[in-house]
Amino acid sequence: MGCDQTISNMHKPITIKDIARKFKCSPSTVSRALNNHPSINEDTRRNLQEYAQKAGYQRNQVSLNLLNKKTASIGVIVPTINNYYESAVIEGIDAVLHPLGYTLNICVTNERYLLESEYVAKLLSNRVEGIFLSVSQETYDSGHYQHLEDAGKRSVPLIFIDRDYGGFAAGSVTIDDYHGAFAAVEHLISIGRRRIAHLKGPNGMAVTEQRFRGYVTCLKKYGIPVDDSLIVNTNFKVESALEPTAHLLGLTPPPDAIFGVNDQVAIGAMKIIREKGLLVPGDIAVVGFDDSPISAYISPSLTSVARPGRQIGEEAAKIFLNSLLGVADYDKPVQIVLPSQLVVRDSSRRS
Amino acid sequence: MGCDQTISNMHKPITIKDIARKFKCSPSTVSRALNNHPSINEDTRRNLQEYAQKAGYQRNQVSLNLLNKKTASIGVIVPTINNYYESAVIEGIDAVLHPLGYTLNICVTNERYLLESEYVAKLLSNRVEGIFLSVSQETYDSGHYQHLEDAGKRSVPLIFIDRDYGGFAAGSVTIDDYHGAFAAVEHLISIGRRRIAHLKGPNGMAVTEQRFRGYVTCLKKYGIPVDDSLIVNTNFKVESALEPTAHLLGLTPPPDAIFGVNDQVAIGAMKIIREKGLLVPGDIAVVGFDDSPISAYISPSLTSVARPGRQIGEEAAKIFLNSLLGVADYDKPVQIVLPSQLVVRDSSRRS
DNA sequence: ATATCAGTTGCAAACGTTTGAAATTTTTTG
DNA sequence: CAAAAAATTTCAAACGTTTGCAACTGATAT
Repeated sequence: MGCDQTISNMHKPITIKDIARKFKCSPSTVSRALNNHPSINEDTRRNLQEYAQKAGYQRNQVSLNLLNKKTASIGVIVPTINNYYESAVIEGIDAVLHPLGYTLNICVTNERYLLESEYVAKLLSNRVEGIFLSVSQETYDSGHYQHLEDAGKRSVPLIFIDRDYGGFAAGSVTIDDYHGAFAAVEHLISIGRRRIAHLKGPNGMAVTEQRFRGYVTCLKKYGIPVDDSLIVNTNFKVESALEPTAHLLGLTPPPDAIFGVNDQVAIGAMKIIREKGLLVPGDIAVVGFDDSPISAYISPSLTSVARPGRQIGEEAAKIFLNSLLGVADYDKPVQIVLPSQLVVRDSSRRS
Repeated sequence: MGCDQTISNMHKPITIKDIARKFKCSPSTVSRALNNHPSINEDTRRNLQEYAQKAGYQRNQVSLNLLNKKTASIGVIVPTINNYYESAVIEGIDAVLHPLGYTLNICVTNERYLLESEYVAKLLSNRVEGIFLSVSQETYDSGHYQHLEDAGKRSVPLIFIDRDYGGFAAGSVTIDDYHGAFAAVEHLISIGRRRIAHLKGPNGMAVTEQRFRGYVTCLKKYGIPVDDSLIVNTNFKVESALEPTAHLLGLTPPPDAIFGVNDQVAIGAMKIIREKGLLVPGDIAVVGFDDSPISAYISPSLTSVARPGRQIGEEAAKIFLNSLLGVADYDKPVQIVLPSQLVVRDSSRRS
């Protein structure tokens, strides 16, 4: 009536020792047989391999990691994965590192700083060989770097994405947010707009501030006064653009263009503009940032600044590899800045 | 002139033995001191803890994993992460398992079957305690399950997402694609459409076929003949809808509604419809699937079938936990089907 | 018969940590 | 001051695998 077996999940995985016992030989022999070591007798090897296969033996990588003091795994900490850019970065890292046998350990912080800190500790404790860190959107003050010091001490290569920080990082890869934003605003000016609003990201973040700087600098260059009432904060999410945009449209006069910190908020803005009975780009031109795939397909199609997420991942991975080879000079971390590219679409055609 | 140190990345992490040597005590003492074991002298403990902290000691989790025969990590294999639904599933899994100390090991296959197989082996070898598998879109025939057998033998709980398979899985969580599709088509019929096209997914996939079945069954129920020329394949990506949609619009008569296998293809279809000078929903109503956040913000806003990704992840995680407790009955894997929900928006308003 | 050699196999240590039991030191008690 | 009790520390084994070296076997050459 009772079951004739211990419950299924108690099955311990079969080990090399188990096999050795079965065959009355030493674990070394089994190990060598399974690894096709030349000094093992042909018959012995075949028998052992056959049995191992049949018994479902699976090498315990954990013990090997301990023995070899390396894990062939690297940590990737990102604020979110539900997002074209972030996943492109991951894809880029993987494209370079996977062929070399590395496994990615992806950690999603959902923008929470505490989790970021926790993950760094966990990854280090798990002896990853490198950490890629796309920092959370919570403000980073000096204290926030504290938890990264261990990585520094251990000399685990630490590569920043979207933020350069020389402290103890092996390097950083960012895109030229500044010039991208500048180009976006310059484009709006070139089609005759003068009252250009900005849906800014959360204050304090690197990308936010760089894009903001591009916006401000461009306005100044063309002699357009920077109007604080045209600058409002969002949190990158589409919903966060709704209220701020409504506010902007209520101004007198309203803006004739909106530059969003990313495509999401730009799309949110366009919805509000439509609902107020205004036209894009006729009444208000809109530009986003990221060039997410969807932006080419919505109506009107969205002008946006493309950032090469995949390439960023690839470059970051290369920095990691170089740092492994000792090529990196720790006094001067590698800092790569990739160009961004304005893609003009209908949302900002000259009307 | 040469550097007075070996290159930075050669710094070996400090171990408990190092500390023991330094303090002329045994490793056991250090271990217990760091773990606040009560039998350790107050002074000893403080000294050791202080030193460990200062020296940047970090417990080697790899050795612990070996010792304890458990890793507190679980594998999650998904075809893609650049996608609202998938990342919601991951979020759901994490929401349940993170508080219990589990770490997620996210593997992205980019829809390649070979990678899926490779990742399963790697995860098992790394002794994850469970595997969540959202199968790739490549067709699964019986042979394709071969690589999962090891998981079965080892009794590592294997939970399928978006596809139920009883073989050796602990369970599966899917959504009711069939009824979701049925509701979508029924809705289109209710607003007077009769010539309803379907942008189908890749043949052979579970979600594809379930939605297709809902489409066909609903048409039949209302006495509408199923017209094969109105059924075309896509690969879930927005671009893959363009040519098929153009083809549909070239038919005489063209369809008066399009049901897309997901939001991406629905959005792609809307773009082509616009470009032909036709109106949504006036000339052609459009319905998608997934209810991705963006669908509420585009113009016209997209009617879509919502599937609770986060909840799916949560349920899957619960199955895993139950299976750990031996609650699960392996003869009859848990199969959970969550309901989907039609969300009507402008793209299918009665004209 | 003995030395040499190649072909096989086994021994033991190592990776870093924890932990029950034993051993040592210190404190308390009669 | 001796004995018992308490406090503190050490020993040794364990987790699963690999690997240099030693050891054994059988065969060949001298």
